[in-house]
Amino acid sequence: MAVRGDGKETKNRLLEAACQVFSEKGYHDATVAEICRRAGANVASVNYHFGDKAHLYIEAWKYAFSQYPGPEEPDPSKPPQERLRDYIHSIVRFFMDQGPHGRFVRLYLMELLNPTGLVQDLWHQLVKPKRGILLGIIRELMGKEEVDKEVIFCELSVVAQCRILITVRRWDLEYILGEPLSQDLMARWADHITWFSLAGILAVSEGDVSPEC
Amino acid sequence: MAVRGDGKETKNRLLEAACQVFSEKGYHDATVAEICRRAGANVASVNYHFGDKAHLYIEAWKYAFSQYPGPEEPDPSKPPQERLRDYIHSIVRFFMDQGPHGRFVRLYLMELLNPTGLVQDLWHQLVKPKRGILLGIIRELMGKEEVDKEVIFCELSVVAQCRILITVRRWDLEYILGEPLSQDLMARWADHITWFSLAGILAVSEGDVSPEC
Amino acid sequence: MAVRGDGKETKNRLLEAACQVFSEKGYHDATVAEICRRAGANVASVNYHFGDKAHLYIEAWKYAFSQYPGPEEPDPSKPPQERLRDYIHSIVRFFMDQGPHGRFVRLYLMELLNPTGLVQDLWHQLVKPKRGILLGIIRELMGKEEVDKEVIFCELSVVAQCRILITVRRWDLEYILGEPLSQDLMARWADHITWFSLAGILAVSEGDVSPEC
Amino acid sequence: MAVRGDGKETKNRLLEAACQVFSEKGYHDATVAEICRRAGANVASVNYHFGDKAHLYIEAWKYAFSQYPGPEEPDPSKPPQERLRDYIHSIVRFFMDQGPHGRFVRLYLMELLNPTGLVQDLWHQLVKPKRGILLGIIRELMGKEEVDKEVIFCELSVVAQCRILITVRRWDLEYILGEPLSQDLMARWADHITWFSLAGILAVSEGDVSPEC
DNA sequence: AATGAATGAGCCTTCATTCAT
DNA sequence: GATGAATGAAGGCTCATTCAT
Repeated sequence: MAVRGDGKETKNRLLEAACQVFSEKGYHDATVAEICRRAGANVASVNYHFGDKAHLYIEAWKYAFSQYPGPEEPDPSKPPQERLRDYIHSIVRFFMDQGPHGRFVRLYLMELLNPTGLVQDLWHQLVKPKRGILLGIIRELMGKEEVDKEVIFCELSVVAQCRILITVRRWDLEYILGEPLSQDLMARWADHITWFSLAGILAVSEGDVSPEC
Repeated sequence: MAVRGDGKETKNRLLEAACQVFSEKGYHDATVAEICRRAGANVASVNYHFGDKAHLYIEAWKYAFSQYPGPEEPDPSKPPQERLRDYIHSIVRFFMDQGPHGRFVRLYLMELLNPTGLVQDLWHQLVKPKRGILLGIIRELMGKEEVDKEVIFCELSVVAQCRILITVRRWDLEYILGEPLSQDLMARWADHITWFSLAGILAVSEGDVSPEC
Repeated sequence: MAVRGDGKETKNRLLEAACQVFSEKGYHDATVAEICRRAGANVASVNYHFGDKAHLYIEAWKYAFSQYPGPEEPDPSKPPQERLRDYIHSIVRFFMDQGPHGRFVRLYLMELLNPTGLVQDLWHQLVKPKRGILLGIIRELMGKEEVDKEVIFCELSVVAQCRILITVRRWDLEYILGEPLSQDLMARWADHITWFSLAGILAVSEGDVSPEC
Repeated sequence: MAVRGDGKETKNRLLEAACQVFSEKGYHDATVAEICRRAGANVASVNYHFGDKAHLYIEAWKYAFSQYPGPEEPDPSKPPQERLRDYIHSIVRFFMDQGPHGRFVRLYLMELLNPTGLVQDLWHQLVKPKRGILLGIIRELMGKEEVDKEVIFCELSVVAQCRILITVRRWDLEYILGEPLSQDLMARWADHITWFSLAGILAVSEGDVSPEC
């Protein structure tokens, strides 16, 4: 039983619980009752602190986002190849983080899978700058001044490889790979994506060469 | 009320409607009532014919699967580059198919996004043979006798690029690309993935070359 | 316990109960639970039969209205004085009817007091023709061809006297009058309103004579 | 948080806010939360200062009543016709008053429409003396020594006409009359009621004359 | 004196399921 | 073989009230 007068305590417990439950079940399947139960609070406390379920969801995002350190910017002094490598490793770690900072990641993934449209603003706040970084690296690698469709296709190819974690269930992934998802395996995977993508980007930027040749 | 045809009819109409609704809304958001309404049947008919919602879902999968022609096998006489190209185009079309055979595809996609775990068996029945095809092509391209981790990594890279359609919402995708998802755009995309991947596979198979060089 | 398979029975019981509860407590204070309890039905039955509380309310109105015989049209061959008398008696009975046909009246009164705006259409269907009758009588009494403000003021004076039943609580009314609201008392009251109003209408139609004279 | 003045202040602000909200929404639809919000006070303050919602309502009535100047007594030296006119105008103004003293009026009207039964005592305190005034005027006009049923019927006829404002929604009233409820219109209305009622009272007091003649 | 926090009872609604025909 | 009717469990939300400071 939560003791009255906790002040911010209950609100925070609700946010923590909301992150958990929303990331486990998605917005729709998550129930206010379960969140409150996990937080040791009354069902009405969600209404008191957040107004309704939707706003609790938004606040849970903000809460998780505020505590998320974010991916490190690649060092601009490095050559683009290395910056791509750093970037990919960062993303892969981003998707795999099970530690205390993974709270946000899991929410992010669930929103990706079951979009609610409630957090568009935060979403763009997060995604936009990251896009810029990757697009810059690719442009540099391709020797292009502008972002054209080829650049975007390459961006999608890179991002898609990093995001495969989402569209394959963890269990299936381990089954396919034949070993548990260790830190080391992830690092090797990130390396693979880097090499694979560098070659792909280079090939595409050289253009006009049909794959058959 | 409405005089419907013979018995089989209702059951089939329920299956058709179930495919539609489940693929549009996912298992949880789909309601038995809506399925029955679309099938022109009584709400009780689901329980009568299928026992419960879960079994209706499984039967809908089987029904859709049984009518799904499956992706065409690439012509084994072609060189692996061309077979990869055919395969990728086939997959991209697979994900975009809005035609009458798209019934199964949409169910498949929705299960991918919102896994229910109810159709694991069918899932593996479907995925395994297709995996074999792609793995074969990649092995051939890499000149490998066996399926080792490098081959699997390449498979994941290829599949991931094809599946990006799922992890990006259609609206976002059109926003990113700057044009609607036409047949032509999809074909160009498939070409891009082919070129990009061929280069990637080749680079990885040549091994030991670090990306920095 | 209501037996399953009642068919229309339950729906009718719900309508009856809804008329009762809505007329006793008004739309807002009436609860679906109580209506269902009185009807011996499950709370969900309202949703099943009517969709929601608002539609139950509307259907209850229609139900009550459909069974309401309506005030008889005054015989046009009678002189206007008699027609006014008949009309007023009819209205007073209308407001006092506690019998089986009073269902509608009570709903009507409650809507008058606590407007929900859900039954505007029915409302106008009912009120408009009745207005026409009274306005015609008054015009004839005043010897006017058109409905001008004086006619409307007289209409309001007549209607207001009939409607006093609404703005005074029954208990207060009996306290004021010093006797219970019998049929006979109501008839005497209706007679009073008739005489009072005839004189008033006549006086006003003679115009320009200030009351002081 | 907000530094408010001394203790008395909050209680008074609550009373003011309660008058507003109760008169706008009626007892049931008014919420403690809104009253407190408008008063800039905590939700708990109602229970702290008044015990519960019902007692706040009663106190709000007393508060509004205590500040209500009440309708002016008609000058006893005037003839009864003029006193009736003054009285009717006073009542009509009473019901239309939107000024600072309207606080009580609006509470009164809402209680008339949605009786809570919580303020019976105050109600009678207010109504009784006013009744005496009108009854006196009518008695004098009719030349009667006592208050008999005919006098009461006439009283009801007069009061009813004044109260029509309540039983017709403002919007409907303006629709019926064809112009907005201006001060001038109200005055003309009051004049109409006066003339209409004087004639009615006179006719009734002359008795025995059936309306047909 | 006053309040922020928390609560519990109740409301309307949804929905998969079951009953009786 | 099929269905209209009915149900119960659960969900989100509101609101007057109470607790602890």
